[in-house]
Amino acid sequence: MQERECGMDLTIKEIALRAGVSKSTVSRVISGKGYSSLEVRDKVLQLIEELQYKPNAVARAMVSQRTYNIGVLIYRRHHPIASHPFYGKILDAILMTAASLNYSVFVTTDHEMSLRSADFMMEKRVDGLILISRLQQNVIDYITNFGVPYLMVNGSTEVDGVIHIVNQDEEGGRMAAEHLTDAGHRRIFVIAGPQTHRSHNLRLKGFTNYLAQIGVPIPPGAIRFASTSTFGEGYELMSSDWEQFSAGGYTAMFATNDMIALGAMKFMLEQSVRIPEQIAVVGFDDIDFAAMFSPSLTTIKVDTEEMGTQAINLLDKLIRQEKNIENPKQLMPKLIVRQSTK
Amino acid sequence: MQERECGMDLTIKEIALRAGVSKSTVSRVISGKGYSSLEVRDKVLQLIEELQYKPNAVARAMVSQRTYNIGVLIYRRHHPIASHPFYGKILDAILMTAASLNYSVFVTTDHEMSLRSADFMMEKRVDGLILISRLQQNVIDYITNFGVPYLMVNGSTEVDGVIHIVNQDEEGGRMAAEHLTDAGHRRIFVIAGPQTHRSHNLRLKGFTNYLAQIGVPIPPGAIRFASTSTFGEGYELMSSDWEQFSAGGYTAMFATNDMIALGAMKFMLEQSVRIPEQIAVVGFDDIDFAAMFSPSLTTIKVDTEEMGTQAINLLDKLIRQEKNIENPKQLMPKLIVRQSTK
DNA sequence: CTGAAAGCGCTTACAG
DNA sequence: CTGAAAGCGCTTACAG
Repeated sequence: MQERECGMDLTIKEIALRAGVSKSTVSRVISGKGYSSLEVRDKVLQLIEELQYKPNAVARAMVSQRTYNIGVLIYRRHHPIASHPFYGKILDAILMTAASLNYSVFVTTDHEMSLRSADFMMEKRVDGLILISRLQQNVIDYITNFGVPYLMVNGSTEVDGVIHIVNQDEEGGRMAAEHLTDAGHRRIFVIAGPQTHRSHNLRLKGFTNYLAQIGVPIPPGAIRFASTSTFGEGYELMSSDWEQFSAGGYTAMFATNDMIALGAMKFMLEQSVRIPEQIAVVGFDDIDFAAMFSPSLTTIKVDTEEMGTQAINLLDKLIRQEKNIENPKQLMPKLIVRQSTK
Repeated sequence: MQERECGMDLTIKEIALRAGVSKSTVSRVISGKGYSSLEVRDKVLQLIEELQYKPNAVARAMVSQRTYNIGVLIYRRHHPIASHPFYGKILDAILMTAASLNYSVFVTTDHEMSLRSADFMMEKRVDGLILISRLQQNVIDYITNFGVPYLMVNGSTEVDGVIHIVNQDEEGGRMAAEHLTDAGHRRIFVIAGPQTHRSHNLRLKGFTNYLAQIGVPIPPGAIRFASTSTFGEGYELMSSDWEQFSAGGYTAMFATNDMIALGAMKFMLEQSVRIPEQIAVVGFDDIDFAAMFSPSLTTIKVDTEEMGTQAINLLDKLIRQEKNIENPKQLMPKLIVRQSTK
């Protein structure tokens, strides 16, 4: 003997019964499609409000073949991670924009090779997918095979015919080089993140190309490669290279992301190096931490918010099968000068 | 004239047709419930593999009245945020554990008062909900009203009868006080985050209680209250209080979270204060940034991973309506000694 | 061990 | 403007 059904168990049928109309009519009132008399509409709407009826999106999805759910896959090499200082920001923007377009979003993190998360999303029949960071070709192929709309954000490689939202990393690398050389630096140490990742590769390229262009030589041993793009790696690398670095006569350093830069800085500070007086430092990304560090880090800001926003807006167009979707313009980075270079 | 249907359009009906059996049989093979001859099973399984059939979770959810989806609502006062250094970690753990139990998770961020995200989750018929951080009573009431299982993680207030996963914040405050006083500090400056939030309130309480207990007086003006728990707030507060602080003869400082501590530290470092030599600092949370800062920050570590793991495991029990679910034990924090106090 | 039938809660033509 | 009917892709008793 139920007193009264609660919102979630209530169906359109019950509303129809109470309103004295058919299910079809209730459905029409809710969707706003098709006509209905004012009288009926008011009655139905009032009942819905009163009983706290919540339409069952699962049932709706089944018939409309549209879930209004999208999946975000964040692939990281080592630890699956949503709280990442860079990717987390993109995720935030995605979440906000998705909500404004009435999409709900499944967030999944996964190791590089696994297809499990992608599989889950397929079974859940997401309307579309956003792939972030490292991507394996097999994951791309797999998803493509199912015909679900998707796009990539800051992926590790370009894939033909796939919409890819990225920063103008080469230009950013150039900006960093310009900033340091304009300040008079001629001997610059560089720590470059994994060159298998598009962004680290292009950032380094833009940086070295500019130096070459203005005729600043790069001393042998001035470029060091990090195998991961982490704080710990930056710290370790600077530590193990310390003797060589000290003897190199460097006056500045550039790292292809903030985390590496910060790690290296921490080691230098522990060796009582004064930053920027003795060594000026420039990073890349502009994670929150860059502004908080002491000294704060000069960096090349990537517009992560715009990345996330564009990702959702474009995915929505793909889902709605809009014609003439143009490839997004690469985002323009921005130099942010802070204490580490002034 | 379709060449061949792709995985997502394929239905159980098509598989049944090709295998020469009924839909029921295919369903049974997939679910593993009910008997089926080896012969039939092999044939069906092979077809599924070959055609890359993916069961439609939407249809399954409709009949089983179970979506295997859960929702995570992260409420923040100012900016909705998934990438938060503390809450993001909890989210990561939730994502990992959820995957291991075959749940997919909707992540939503929302402003404090809005019910919109909760509404969405209701319509999507999530099996359960996890509420993180600030919570308004009206949101709790609203969700309770719908009878969906839910629990809270590090909520701003206790709510009767609601499972709440929290840290032993009072004990953590005590640990911080003990650590500082054991090192001989007697004049300690304190910046306390919003006292409307349970954790900041208890951390302060544990801290001051310990001082009182061992007979260390708290000078007037030694406790300052921050209106938000951010880096910027810590920095600003220290800045505006600088004169008073400098004249106070303090040798140490405690903040009720790392962000505030770090902000205050940055200002002090800019004033050439040597940490820890002149001022020792202790924070709370152990966000990643605490270990990276220079000097690294001594803090009271909250086991965010365990929080996320417990949250999912408990929610799963609630969903499965297990009997005798016991309230989780409050998590024990841990003192992490770093450069800022040694 | 297997199949036919009903039903999950909606939407969408199609009549009226 | 409104209702009856079919159907979305599954699962679950119920017969056989």
